[in-house]
Amino acid sequence: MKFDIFADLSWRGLIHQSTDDANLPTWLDQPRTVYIGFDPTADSLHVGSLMQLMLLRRFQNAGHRPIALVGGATGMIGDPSGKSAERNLLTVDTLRANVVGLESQMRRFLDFEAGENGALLVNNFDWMRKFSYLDFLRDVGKNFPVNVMLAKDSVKGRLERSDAGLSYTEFSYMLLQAYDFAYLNEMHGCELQIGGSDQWGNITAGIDLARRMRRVQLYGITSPLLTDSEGKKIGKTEGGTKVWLSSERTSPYLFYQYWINMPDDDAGTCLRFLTELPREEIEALDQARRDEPQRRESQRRLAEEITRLVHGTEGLAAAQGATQVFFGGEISGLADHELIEIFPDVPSTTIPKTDLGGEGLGILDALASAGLAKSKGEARRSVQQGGIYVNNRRVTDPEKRLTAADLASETVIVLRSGKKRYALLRCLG
RNA sequence: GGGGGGAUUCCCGAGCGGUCAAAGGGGUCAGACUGUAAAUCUGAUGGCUACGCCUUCACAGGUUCGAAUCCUGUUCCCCCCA
Repeated sequence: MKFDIFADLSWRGLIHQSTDDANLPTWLDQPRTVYIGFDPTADSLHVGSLMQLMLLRRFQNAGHRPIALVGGATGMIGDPSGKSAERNLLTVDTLRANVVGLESQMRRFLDFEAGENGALLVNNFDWMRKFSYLDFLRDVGKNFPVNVMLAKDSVKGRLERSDAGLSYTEFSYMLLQAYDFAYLNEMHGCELQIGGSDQWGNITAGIDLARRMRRVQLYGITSPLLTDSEGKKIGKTEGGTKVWLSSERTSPYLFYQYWINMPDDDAGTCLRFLTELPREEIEALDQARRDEPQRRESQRRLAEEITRLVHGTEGLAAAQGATQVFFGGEISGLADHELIEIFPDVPSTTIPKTDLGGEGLGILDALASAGLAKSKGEARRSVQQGGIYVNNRRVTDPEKRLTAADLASETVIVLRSGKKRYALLRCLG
């Protein structure tokens, strides 16, 4: 195989630890089968999973066969790694629905039809459900020395805390994940498991188990956690809401904006971890970021690459189109459908058309009913402080009344509070 | 079981009979600056039919012209002793 994936991952900084630094590069000269597990805690993946998805994609592009494992069974238990407290268990129905949601998103990243190295999607519920408790204890549990289990960071950390316990259920989690690896090795010849750095214990548990059960040598690689320059996990907006991959939960526009707003210090890491741009280009961007940070070339490329991958060319185009309007000048002379396409995730409120007749609708009432202000008092303050815009034109008079003259299109008035918060007012009837 | 302390507006935390919609900080929102950044600075931050009115200081009563502040009971929290 011509492409040295190990070297590529190394310079990108994607390798935190591996079970065999010396031999893995040559071992990967042959096509291998590699797996990463995903937790079905929601019906969509979020930005936090991007790095893992990209890792699988990178391996596939390098000629290896990726397996995405959805943890329908393990999700029922809950991984204690990195969790400070016992997890709430998800119901079977929720899990099933979540698994379906994740599958469709995986297809954006992996090619399932590629023949030899076509991606595989598996759900560990399919094989775990058949196990009886006794069988599991005899076949799998027997291979786990408790003293080794106790030494794992995930377990040790929890036992040392006086305020959070660890149930037998969660304690058993690593057996399940370990068995997954052994099972995938048996059924699909999978030999390499990748995970975040917090997965090291679970991965090595799988390697040990496979050695005992099947006398084979498997490998593991962990990636660093994707954190920002302050050490917080990447994937949440300033407001603390997660950035999801599904357009229902996070619109392409907001998704695109999330990357556009990435701080300089984190842009380089994200480019390396989350895009497939070649080394020369990323290094050129590093340089550009130092020389002309105000151009934000890195953020633009980052947003472009990731948005295109997650939402497709159309999604990217929509996001960029919306960006132009959002950060452009006055809004007028547009058609209804254009506005509504541009502002897909902007909340819209419908008011009767008659409100605009006569004296018109008070701006304060409009803001409050559109949800841009919690109360009319708050709306008044915003106006007085110069933070309110109608069709992107500042309004300073709290007594202003909206009339038909303020329509940006046939039926829509665009309200804005501050720099970025928009709301549409649709006047129908 | 005995003793003590506490519950204040989004959060922390002052206030201990009127001058209290309640200090200060955090957060949040807005403005300026800027790179749709960071930092910084400024203003705002219970509601309303808005120079006035209404509802807030755990809950329910009471004392008083007047209570977040005093009294009684209830609930919850914390600490100390057993």
